[in-house]
Amino acid sequence: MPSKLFVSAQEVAERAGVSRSAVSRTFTPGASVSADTRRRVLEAAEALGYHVNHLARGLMRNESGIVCLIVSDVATPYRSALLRELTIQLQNAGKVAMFVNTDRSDGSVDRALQQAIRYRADASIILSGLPDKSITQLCLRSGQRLVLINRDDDQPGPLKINLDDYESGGRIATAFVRAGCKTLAFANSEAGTPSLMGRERGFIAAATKLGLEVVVERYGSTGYEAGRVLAQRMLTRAERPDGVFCATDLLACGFMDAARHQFGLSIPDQLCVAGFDDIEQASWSSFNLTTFAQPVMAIATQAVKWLASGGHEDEPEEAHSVRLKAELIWRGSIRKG
Amino acid sequence: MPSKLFVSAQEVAERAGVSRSAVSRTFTPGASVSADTRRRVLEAAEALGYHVNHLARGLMRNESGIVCLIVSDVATPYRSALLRELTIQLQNAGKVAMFVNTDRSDGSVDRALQQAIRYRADASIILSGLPDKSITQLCLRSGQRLVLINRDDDQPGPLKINLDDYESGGRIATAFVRAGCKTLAFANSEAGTPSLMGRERGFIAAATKLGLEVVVERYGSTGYEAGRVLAQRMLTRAERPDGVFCATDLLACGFMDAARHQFGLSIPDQLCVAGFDDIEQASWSSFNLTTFAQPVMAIATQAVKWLASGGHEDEPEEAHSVRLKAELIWRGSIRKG
DNA sequence: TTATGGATTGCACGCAAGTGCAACTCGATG
DNA sequence: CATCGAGTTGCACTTGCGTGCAATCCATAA
Repeated sequence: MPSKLFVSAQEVAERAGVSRSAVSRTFTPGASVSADTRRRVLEAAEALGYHVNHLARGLMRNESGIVCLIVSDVATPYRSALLRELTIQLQNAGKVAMFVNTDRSDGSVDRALQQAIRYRADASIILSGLPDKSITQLCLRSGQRLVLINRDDDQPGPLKINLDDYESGGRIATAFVRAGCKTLAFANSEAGTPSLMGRERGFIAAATKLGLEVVVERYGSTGYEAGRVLAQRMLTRAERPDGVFCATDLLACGFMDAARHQFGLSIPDQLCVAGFDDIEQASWSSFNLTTFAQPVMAIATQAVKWLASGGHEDEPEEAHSVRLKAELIWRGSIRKG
Repeated sequence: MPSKLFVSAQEVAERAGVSRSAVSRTFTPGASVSADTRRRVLEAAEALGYHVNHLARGLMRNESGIVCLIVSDVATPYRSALLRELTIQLQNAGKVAMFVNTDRSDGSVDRALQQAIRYRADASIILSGLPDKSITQLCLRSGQRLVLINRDDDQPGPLKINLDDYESGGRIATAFVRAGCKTLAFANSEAGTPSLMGRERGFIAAATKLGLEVVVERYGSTGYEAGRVLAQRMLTRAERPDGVFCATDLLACGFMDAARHQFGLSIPDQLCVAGFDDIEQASWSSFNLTTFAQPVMAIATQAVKWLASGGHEDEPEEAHSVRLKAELIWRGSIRKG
């Protein structure tokens, strides 16, 4: 029970000695108001601390200005960097970001989308998990736009933004071979998302073509600890790998730390490592990791541009899929060939 | 121009053969509806994909369920960890998080709060910057609750959550002395926020009491790069410090990397280092940093508890200030005394 | 059979905004 | 002076929902 309530347009109208319509028009760009009325309304609004109620405005216009971000693992460097860029660009586009954390059990993506519907979000951007097809349909039917980032789904309707994971895997294989690596390995998590698997398949395919086999090991999440475990498993093998592509930078950091501090290996002399994401820590001199940069800014730009343009449903389905290139950031964890 | 609109209660009512009131009551806990009516409404709602419009509900109830999070530097480990915990706990409390990024120019905190007012947020949680007193007043007058985290402001009204920064500084000074350090230093950023300055003052005061002087250097932001620069400045001094307290973990990481890789120093043998925040990287074996843990969970719990309880204005002002303890996490960057 | 009471239901109004339409003002023109 | 037209203004209705009030229903008691 708040002691006082928000200031309404009615109160402003009374203070300014005009009708409520005049207040509404003053805050509606393009509406017809005389300069004098406008000034008096603005004065009164300023004095009372009036701010248009976007809940009510959204009700009328059937457009809330809210964009829902559906995310898990927010505390992860890559995720938080993407989040940062998305929120900034959304704000610049005049939208507001609603945040739904899906760190809990599965199916929570569906519950997140229900939240988005309840608050009549103009759009939802999904960074984690995959919604059930029925919910996706409901969103689209309701006129809510959908963006899937690195989700690689085949449902028609949502905008899908993906990277060239497969090709990236290939480029790193080449780099390892140039560096003179003899035994390649791919360190992956058990998550099995399309992005991770794409890197794995591309790496294996290219290595095979170059005449090398690849040891693949999958364990746990995509974090630092999993990287350590993977290092322990891989570096105790009879035939120790000397070129390891880690599916994410966090895995790579864990892998490198274990390789150095537990196995006493020197990087890149005895072991070449590459990662993916280009998180901030990859550039730290303790890691100096050669990796692929997620085009975070481009991803956000594409998503927001599409939302702002109100991308129509009558576009061809091809227009609903964007493929961006991950730039190879060359640092010191791979020997120069 | 969406092709179709969201389903309204009216449509559900028609399909279920009842009045719109019945639909409304079905979704209002505690309202009077017969089991039969309820069932028919729920069936119709399910079939049509109906979800209560929270914008309209918020309009009626004068309680939107929205909590606005005002943040900068989201991509930073500590910030994103706090954010993660806040969103999870807010969701558990039935609230929705609105996200405003203030990475831009100053004064944007004020603009962020205006957003919060426009969307009639029930509360705002401020993690960065300080709002102007006039806006704070407007929020409170409007019945919006305010939480300041590590902001240390003296305005009455908002809930203020802070740590024992000063005492922590003191504890680390003692640890350095026990480790046999002779020349102490404090590596700070130029940000000059109360938290950072509190750690600095506490450290200096305790060291002085123990008979040691402290070299203080301030530079740049609270990030990794600033830590490197600070190391360069401090470690080239005639009297090289052998015990350095860094105001944040990121500073410490940069400091350690420069100390090892540029100056060839061994930690903790030749140099003891401590940080603050206990970011994930502090536990990585490359750093193994002794540091203070931000009680992220406790902070979020306090904030959400206060919001959920609807903390009344007639509470004594003391109840508006919470002081939490930062736990010392002992790792390997300080010699055992 | 009628009265009583509790549970259920619908009507109508209100929340805070946007907007079509008609009425109004005012200056310029005929 | 009457007419025209452009520019303002206010009325009234709309959005989707919650809720007080009065009417209704039905089962039980008198």
